[in-house]
Amino acid sequence: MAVTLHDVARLAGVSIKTVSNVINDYPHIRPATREKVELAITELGYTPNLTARSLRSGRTGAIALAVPDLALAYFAELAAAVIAAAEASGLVVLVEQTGADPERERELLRSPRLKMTDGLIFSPLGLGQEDIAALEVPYPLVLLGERMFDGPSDHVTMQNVEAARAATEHLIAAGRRRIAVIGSHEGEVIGSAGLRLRGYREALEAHGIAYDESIIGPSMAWHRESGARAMRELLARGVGFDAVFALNDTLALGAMRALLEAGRRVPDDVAVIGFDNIDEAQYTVPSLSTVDPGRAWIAETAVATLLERIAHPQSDVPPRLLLADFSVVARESTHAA
Amino acid sequence: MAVTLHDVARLAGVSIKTVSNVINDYPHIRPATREKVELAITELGYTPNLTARSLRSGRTGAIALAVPDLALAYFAELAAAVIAAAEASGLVVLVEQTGADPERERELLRSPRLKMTDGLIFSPLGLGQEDIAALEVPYPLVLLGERMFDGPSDHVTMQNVEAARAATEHLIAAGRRRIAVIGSHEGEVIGSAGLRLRGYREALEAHGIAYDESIIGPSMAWHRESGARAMRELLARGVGFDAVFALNDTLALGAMRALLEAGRRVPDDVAVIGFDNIDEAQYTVPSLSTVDPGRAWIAETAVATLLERIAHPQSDVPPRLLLADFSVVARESTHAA
DNA sequence: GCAACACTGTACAACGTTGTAGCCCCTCGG
DNA sequence: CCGAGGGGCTACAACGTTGTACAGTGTTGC
Repeated sequence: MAVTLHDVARLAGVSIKTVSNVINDYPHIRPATREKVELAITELGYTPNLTARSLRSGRTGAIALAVPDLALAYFAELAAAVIAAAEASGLVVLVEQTGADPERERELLRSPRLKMTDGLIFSPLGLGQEDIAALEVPYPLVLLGERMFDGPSDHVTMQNVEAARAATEHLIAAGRRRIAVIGSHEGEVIGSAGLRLRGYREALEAHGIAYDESIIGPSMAWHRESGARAMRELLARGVGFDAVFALNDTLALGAMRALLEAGRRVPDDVAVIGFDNIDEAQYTVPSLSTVDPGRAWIAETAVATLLERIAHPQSDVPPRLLLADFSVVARESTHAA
Repeated sequence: MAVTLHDVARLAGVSIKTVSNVINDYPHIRPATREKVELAITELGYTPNLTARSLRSGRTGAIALAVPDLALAYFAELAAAVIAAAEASGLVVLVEQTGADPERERELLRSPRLKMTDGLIFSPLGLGQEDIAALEVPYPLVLLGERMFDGPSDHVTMQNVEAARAATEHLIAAGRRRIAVIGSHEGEVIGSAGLRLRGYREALEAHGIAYDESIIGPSMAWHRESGARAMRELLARGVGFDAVFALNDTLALGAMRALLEAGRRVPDDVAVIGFDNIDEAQYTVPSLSTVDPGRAWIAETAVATLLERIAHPQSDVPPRLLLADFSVVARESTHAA
């Protein structure tokens, strides 16, 4: 079963190094020899043992991708894009789920399981500024999705503040003034929730609209279900609002559902905008306005950046912050009434 | 940077094998020695090189999962479940996307990249009965999601025919007689589309309803977009129908969208049922009736079965067919008018 | 007091591959 | 005719780990 270079070499009547050379396209081999070897390879059905090759070369040809949960549409689509980009570079991707648990995220960074990969693309949810030390890891690391300052690693991220501000301004431009928020994390500053809320507040401020805590709907989880729940709580408070900025699309879909159940029309009574531009946002009824944070670009850039760090491990290029372009995608859920 | 057993052994003043023994919990080590070694390990920050361990032991601790596309909700949720199940067994998962391209699926099976894993969980879309020979691979393989007969590998699958039949009967029980189909693959017999269509026809037959090709809407792709397109085509034909069986949930969501655009009410004018029970089915408006094919059980069983084959490679247990229980999930989209 | 036996540790080989050094032979310039 | 140079190939070591064989040291049983 396990056909090795030795077997091929014996059959072809050459040394194993010659077989290795044929496989690796070493130029100085006589055509006759090459043919002999290739014949033996196909006859035995030899395929190289990648584990041995990795041990010898120090490279595995695999990268790890750690996301909170693949069942979340945003991360599923991100993972799909990363895997596709990696495959284009001849890499395979090992996917880990952290469940957005800070403890598991820290553990992951130290995990020896990463020894099987050449580097890590990591989309943390629970880590904060205080975990920067944990990011000092002895392998190439590219962070996604949250902005951390002065971290030791490259960072490919969306412009959370600016994009959230643009989303909010899109609602303001549509004539809305009482803009509720769904999905805030109280006290958070540098996470996606904190940054997007900041963009929201900047937009309000720029247009002279007072920030009103009573229409901020907190929700730690960013599931459809929690979006619906947060919206029901908001409705139960009896406070008025004519628009909703959901901090991601999934929350927005849940919130829309709760609004419709409560008899509020979207967008007539309440305009809704999300964040992420996941595929399904364009197929809901009404279709969901959102911000496209540049996911495809993020995936490609993350893989390219990681590859560069893998290729030049000792390079003293300082950590880079790479920002994706974003765009507001206007759909039915924010159409003028 | 690269701390090895040698470094630890030198610092602790023992042989490398002793260090190895400490790490692998070999029982006969004096407490004093163990302590010395553990001290050296933490001082140097040693972590084992999994590549070397794999080469030596022949086991990698990784499995591969191949799905058509992670951006498809069903496969994202399946992958999430497989990764979680694998993690519970101490395995990591390498995810590949085949794009449902038969050529790439065949290629994947022969790919040396799988040499980095102990086995493969494979959810093929494009492969047919004629590809059975390609499934004779020299590593443990568990197939998901399609029923193939007399294949050489274990197969964990949903009861496509029976579940589709139950879905159709659910519509019939709600008083519907003109039941359209969205997502058929013409001429297909053993793929998910073919099997589900067969279940549909069996249900019709059992209730004395004639099969009418004019309300069968083909669609190779199973995206929301293609579901909407197929539904629009069906509507354009001008044929009457009072229900739709979409061959998966994503198609159903797209079809619902197209129905609503066309002014047909769901479920009043047209009842809709899907297949898969993806998370979002319960959050759409109206919420989508569907069939839960037992995804969680499939993921756990696939991992457990693969692990068993990995543990006993030469076992002559014949290929097994493991069938998940299914259930019809009745929601608003099929409520009695 | 001596064999038998567990306990504790070591040395060496091996997993399958690739890098390095070097050998042989041929060609070519001088 | 000889040395230099390079094409074509081989032998060997090494990547970091674990299995096997074995060598000491006590300890036990008789």
